[in-house]
Amino acid sequence: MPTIYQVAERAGVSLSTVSRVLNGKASVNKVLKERVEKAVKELNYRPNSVARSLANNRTDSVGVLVPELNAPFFGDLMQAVESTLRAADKHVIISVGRNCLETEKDAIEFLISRNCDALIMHAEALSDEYLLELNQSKLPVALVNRQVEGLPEACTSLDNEKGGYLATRHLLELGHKDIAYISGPTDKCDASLRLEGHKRALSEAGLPINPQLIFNGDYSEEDGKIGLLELMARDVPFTALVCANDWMASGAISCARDLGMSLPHDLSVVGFDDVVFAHHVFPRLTTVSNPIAEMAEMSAKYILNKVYGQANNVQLYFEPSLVVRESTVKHEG
Amino acid sequence: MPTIYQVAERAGVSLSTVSRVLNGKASVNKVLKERVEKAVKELNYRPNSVARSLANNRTDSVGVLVPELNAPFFGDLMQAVESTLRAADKHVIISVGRNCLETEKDAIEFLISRNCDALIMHAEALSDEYLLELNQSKLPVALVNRQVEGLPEACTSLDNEKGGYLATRHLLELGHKDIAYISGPTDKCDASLRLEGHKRALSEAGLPINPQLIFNGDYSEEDGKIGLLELMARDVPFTALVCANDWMASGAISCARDLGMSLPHDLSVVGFDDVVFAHHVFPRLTTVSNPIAEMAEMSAKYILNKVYGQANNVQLYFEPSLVVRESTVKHEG
DNA sequence: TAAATATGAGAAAACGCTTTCTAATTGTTT
DNA sequence: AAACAATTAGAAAGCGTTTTCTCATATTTA
Repeated sequence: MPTIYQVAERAGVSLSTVSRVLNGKASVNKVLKERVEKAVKELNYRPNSVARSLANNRTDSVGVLVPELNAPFFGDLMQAVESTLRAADKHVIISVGRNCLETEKDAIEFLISRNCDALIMHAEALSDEYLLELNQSKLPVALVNRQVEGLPEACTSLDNEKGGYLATRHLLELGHKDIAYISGPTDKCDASLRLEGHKRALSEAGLPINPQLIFNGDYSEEDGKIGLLELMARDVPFTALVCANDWMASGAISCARDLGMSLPHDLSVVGFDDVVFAHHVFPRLTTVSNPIAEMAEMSAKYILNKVYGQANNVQLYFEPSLVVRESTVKHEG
Repeated sequence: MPTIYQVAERAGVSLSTVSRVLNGKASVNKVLKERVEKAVKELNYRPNSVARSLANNRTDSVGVLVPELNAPFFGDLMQAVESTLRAADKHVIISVGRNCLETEKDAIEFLISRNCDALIMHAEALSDEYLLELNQSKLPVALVNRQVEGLPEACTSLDNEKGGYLATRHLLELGHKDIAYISGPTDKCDASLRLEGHKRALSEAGLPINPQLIFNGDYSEEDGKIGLLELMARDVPFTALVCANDWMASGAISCARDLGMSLPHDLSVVGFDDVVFAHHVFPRLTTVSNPIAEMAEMSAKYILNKVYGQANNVQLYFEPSLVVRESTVKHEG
C-alpha cells in the first residue's frame, strides 16, 4: 500500500501539498495539483482511513443499535440507514440490543469504544435520562421511532395514537360494534398510544370501553394466539379484533383458523406495522402502515446534518395510514 | 478522554508499561501492574481503538456484504455473523450489494477503504476469479452459501441438490406423479442444483422429466405467480408444485387461491429455505430448511480462526432437511 | 521602485497507541 | 564473590494522516 509520502515523492512535492489536493481545502498551484493527481493515479493511492481518523478525530462511522436483525421491521430500518449513510461515504457499525437493558448498554459501550461519530438507535429498554446524558456528554444520538423528552430534534416518531384510532374506526365503519383489542406491552409508549387511539375511536362512536375485550400481549406471535384464546374464553362476544402489531395479528389469525373459524367472515382482524409478511398471511392482512424506512432515513439525515455538516430537510413526525386488504369485511346484521 | 500518558503519569510508570499491562503480552512487576490498574480505573481510561489500529495495522472490524438487509434470509445471516463476531469483540461493518456486479464491487471497495481485517460475504454477482484474487492480494474472505473453486476452506455451503431431491421425493411419497417445478435463475448454481435434485428424484422413481412442467423464475414472489399461471396455461396437468424458494412458493400459493383453487387439496406446494414467514402463509408451507444462520456462524468462526488466531471447529458443508407442514397432502386417486 | 499584502508550499508537530531497542536490576552458576 | 544470564522497565521510533506555523515568492499599492 502506497502512503502519502510516496505520492509526494513521486510528484516532487511535500506531503502537505498532497494532503491539500486530496482534501481540497486549501488552494494549490494548478501544475502541482496535476502532478499530484497523476502520482495518485499511477500509484493507485488510497488514503488510509485509520490514520486519517486519528489525525481528524472522526471515524466517519455511525453506530446503529437495533433490537434484532432477523425481523422484517428492523431489516427495513437497517436498509434505509445503510443506504442513506453509505451515499455520504459513512459506514455503519451494527450492534444488537435484544430489547434488554443490559445488552443495550453493552452495545452502546461497544459502539463508543469503536469511536463512532454518532449513534442511531431503536432502543426500547434504555431510559430517557440515559439517552439524554449520552447525547450531551459523549456523542450525538438519533432515536428512531421514539420520542424522548429533551431531545426534540433528534427523534423521529409515528403518531401511534392516530394509528390505533384508524384501525378501530375502519372496523366501526364496516359496522362492527364489538371490537376486541390485543395490545402490546403497555409500558411501551407506542403500545399504550395505540390503545389510546382505539379507545378514542370507540368513544367517538358512542360505544363503551369494555376491559373484558382488551388483552395485554407482548407483541409476539405467540401472544396473538394466547390473546385470542383468552378473549374468547371470557365469553364476551366480538366480531372484530385489532392487534397492536402484525405478528400478533398473524398469530391470532392462524389460531382462529385452527379453531375452525372462517376468516374474514367470522372475525375481521386488523394489524399494525404493515411488515413484509402482512400480505403473506391469509386472508391478506388489513393493517396500519408504519413508515419505518422513512423514519430511519430521516434519522440518518439528521445525523448527516448534525455531525457531518450536511443540510438535508428532515421530517421528524410521521402519520400512519390504513392499508385495507382482505382480513376485514362488513359486519352483517 | 484520558490517554495512555495520563494513566502512566498517574501510576508513576512509563507508557510502555501501561501498554504492557493493558495487553498482557509481557510480564510486569506485580506492584506496578496494580498501580496501573488502579490508575486505569480512577481515570476511567479506555484505549483509543483508532490509535491502536494505526499502530497495529488491524482494525478488529470485519466487513459483511449481503444482497439486501430487509429480507428474512439475510436478516438471519447478519444476526448470526454479528453475534459471533461481537462475542470476540470484533465489529461488523455492513454493506449492501443488491445482487448487482457493479454494486457488489463498489461495496467491496468501500469495505477495503475502511480497512476491514476480513470480509464475509453472500455475493452472487462476483466471479470466482475476482474472489480468488481478492483473497490472495488484499484480505481474507469467507463465502457464505457458495462454493468457489480454489477456496475450499473459505466457503460454507448447502447441499442444494439434496434439497431439491428431498422436496420432490416427499411429493412422490405422497403419491404425486405429476409434479411441476418453478426454478430459480439457472445461472446461479444453487438454483440449478436444486433443479438437478428434483430431476434425480423423478428419475429414481422411474418418471419422465417433462420440460413443460418446468418454469424458470427469478426467485421473486412475482415470478411464483407468473410461473404458476404459465405452467397452467401449458395444459399439462399437475397435482403438486416444487418452488425453488419460499418467496415463489408464497406467490404461487396466493395466485392459486385467487384462481379459486382450494389448497392444499387441489395443489400441494413445497418451498425452499424455510424463511420466517413460511409458517405465516396459508396453508403453512412445507419447505426445505436452509441452515443459513449456522452457515453464517461458521463463516464468522472461520474468519476468527484465520485472522484472529482462534481455534474454533468449523463445519463447511451443510445438509438440508425437509420441514413438513400443511401445504402438502396425499394425492388421492 | 520600494514597501505592504496575498498566496502557496514546505517543515514539523500532533493524534494515541505498539513495539523494538537499550539499559538496569535481579537472580543463577561456578 | 565474580561473571553471566534472565527478567523487567523506560526511551524512542514508528504507524499515515491533518494542520499549524513559518517562510519564500508573487502581487498589489503608494
